[in-house]
Amino acid sequence: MSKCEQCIVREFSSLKALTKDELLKISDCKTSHIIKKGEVIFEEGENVNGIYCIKDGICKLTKLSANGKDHIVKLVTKGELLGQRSMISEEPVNLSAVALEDMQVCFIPKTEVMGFFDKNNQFSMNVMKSICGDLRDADDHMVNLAQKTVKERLAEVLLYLHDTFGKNEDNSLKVQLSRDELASMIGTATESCIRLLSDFKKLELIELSGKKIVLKDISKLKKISRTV
Amino acid sequence: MSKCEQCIVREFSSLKALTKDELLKISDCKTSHIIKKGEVIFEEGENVNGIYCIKDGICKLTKLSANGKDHIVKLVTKGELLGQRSMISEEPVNLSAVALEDMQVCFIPKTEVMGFFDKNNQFSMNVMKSICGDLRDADDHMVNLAQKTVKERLAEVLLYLHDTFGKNEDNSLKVQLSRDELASMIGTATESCIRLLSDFKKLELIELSGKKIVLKDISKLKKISRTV
DNA sequence: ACATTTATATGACAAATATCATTTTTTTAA
DNA sequence: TTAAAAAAATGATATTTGTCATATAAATGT
Repeated sequence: MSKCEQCIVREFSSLKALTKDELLKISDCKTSHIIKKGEVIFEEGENVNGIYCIKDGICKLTKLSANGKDHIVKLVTKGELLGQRSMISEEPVNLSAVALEDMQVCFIPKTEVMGFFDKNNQFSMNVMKSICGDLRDADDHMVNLAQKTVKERLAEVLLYLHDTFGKNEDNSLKVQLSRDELASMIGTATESCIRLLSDFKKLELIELSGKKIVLKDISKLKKISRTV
Repeated sequence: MSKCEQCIVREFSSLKALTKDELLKISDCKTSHIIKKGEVIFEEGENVNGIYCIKDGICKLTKLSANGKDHIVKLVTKGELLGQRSMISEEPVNLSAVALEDMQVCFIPKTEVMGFFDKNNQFSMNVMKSICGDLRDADDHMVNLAQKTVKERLAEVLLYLHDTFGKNEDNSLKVQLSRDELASMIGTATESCIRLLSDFKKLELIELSGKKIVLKDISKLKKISRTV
């Protein structure tokens, strides 16, 4: 079992406030997991008795809507934690987590984490801040969904993927989502999403080859998204 | 200046975890304010150096969208706190707060509150839980905006207003929102909102007289909203 | 009490988006 | 490697929603 003390991604999460002693305690009780692309880490409604620390990979957090479609609420990547909200609320998780690529995650039991809350103020402050950041993002997201057109939202999501997760050597977006997944981030029908991608391609804003998407005219995309 | 110790609404917020001593300290440094209907408590982008505790009244939290329209993110009422998120994030507030009716609020400076975070674990846990609840609500809200029709969302908001804020003796909803405000909760054009209200009236699901709205057929509204 | 402003309501139409059907392309697995 | 399945793409069309114009009702200030 690998040592948390030597784990680099820890530095990017709330866990960075933990002392060496605390990290050793985690090392002892954590469990490491390999999650294959498409596999579920946890499902909406489940009781997850702890948090997951993402060592590598990206996953989507989805929520089932009344019409049976999944909506992607958020993408989470290495260095971030999963399940903090439901642990604190003492509720089942309200979102499902599904791997978008092969992942390495570590599970830390609730009992351990809750102990740190009491003893390590910096740690609980970090967790609070990260949840507060999520809340701000959620507010922004809400207003976008309420007020922007599908086209604007598609442009915005493409830019978000570009800025947050970067691109491969061939300039294509690193995170590869299916059209269906893209649509469910934007909150639209798959066909509408595909159509708009085709439009963007015709306007030479993007390039499409298979699942790969290359952003060709970022400033025009920004204009369309009204993100500036 | 009134004593926090004797204030009843405190019992409904995270502040209920505070000790008598802590409450006395707050009584000394807090400032009480009367806010008239329509007045602004704080505005998006402002630095609010503390939190507001709502003693009486209701306000809306709004966010300006890219097209210049306000979107109502949340309604907040007596017993609840305002400004916790931005205080913890150490950021300007991301939402504006505007009174929907005459309000009484108390302002507690940041320095004071932050002190409690360190010393009173139950208090910080309460704040965390309340923010976590907001985050869960925001997720739900997002998925609704993304996947439900305007009609469904209108029905849902009417039921929400009914269930959360209750009704007057004449059965009309206690919170009176303008059509414009209703539309900006739902995320639609004012005209669309008005039209759908007229439809609901024709279907005898609601009754309209001026700004007053009476829910006549709650179970049908529930079916429409797909809330069940 | 009346004029003026503001909010609500409705019609006509345009634009955006969803749905269903079908074809083409890509992926998967035997 | 090829057949079957899944995903992507596109057309045709229906539905939803927004916009603009205008009318009516309600609220406000003088």
